[in-house]
Amino acid sequence: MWDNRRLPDSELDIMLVVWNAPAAISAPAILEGLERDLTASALHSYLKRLTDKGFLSCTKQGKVNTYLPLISREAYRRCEGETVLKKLYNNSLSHFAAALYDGKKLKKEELEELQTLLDRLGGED
Amino acid sequence: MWDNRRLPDSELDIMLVVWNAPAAISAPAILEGLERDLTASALHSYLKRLTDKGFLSCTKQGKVNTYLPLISREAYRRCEGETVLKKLYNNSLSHFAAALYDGKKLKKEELEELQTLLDRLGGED
DNA sequence: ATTCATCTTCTGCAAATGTAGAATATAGTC
DNA sequence: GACTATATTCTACATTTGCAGAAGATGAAT
Repeated sequence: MWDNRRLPDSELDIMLVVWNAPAAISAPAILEGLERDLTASALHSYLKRLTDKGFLSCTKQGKVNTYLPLISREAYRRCEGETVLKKLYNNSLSHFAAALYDGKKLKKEELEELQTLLDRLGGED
Repeated sequence: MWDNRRLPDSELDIMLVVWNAPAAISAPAILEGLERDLTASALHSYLKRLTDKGFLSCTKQGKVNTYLPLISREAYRRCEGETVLKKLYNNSLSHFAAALYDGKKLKKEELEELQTLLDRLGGED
């Protein structure tokens, strides 16, 4: 059951690779995609935990397992983002933005994108 | 040593209460400030872990301990925010904002604050 | 069919986290 | 000083996370 749970780092790293793959991805391919290096057996422990938690489905094709995400990257992102925003920033996006960027300047593309977004979000009322 | 580490939930909840206090706060007061309810002994375990990790200092006044944060709320916030942004949102604030708010509308105060912030951040070049 | 190279599963363990009970210390009260 | 109420410390334990070795399974090559 997907109970909005924050994944531990090792498992999140794996999900990031799986989400990045255009299709079902094999365990060895995941291993390649990871920045950190793990033994295959460690990887498989994490993969098992992820399937147990309902984050991945596993299908065996001959000797290799292939994995697909059951939780979408977007769903997870949103959930995590909301949690951080709520716990630490009192649900205020501007508070969040200010904390991160105050003092520094944003790159102008970032700035433009944000402006566009702002216009879009607030525009039609 | 403060190694930019993400606190576990139980410890973060305590830090939130401590950060909220205007001055050094006693263990019983922390207990009151917490949403969840814990036994006093559980609280003390967490407090001990937090002082071991260097997040809190503890001073005993008679029979009660009082605690002060050694890591500022802002520092922790920024660090956490950056981590989430980097891991999940490719370091893009607008991406983050879009994920959280797309579809919904922002409250107009939020919108105004953001606009103000944007102007301030981008204004002077 | 045997061997080889892999991939996977099983098993196990250390550290971190979530939590509580029992024992101890301490300030205040009689 | 003895008693009480409460705060703190010590100890303990289950669960989760991080990780790896050994053993088993399987497709490919011979």
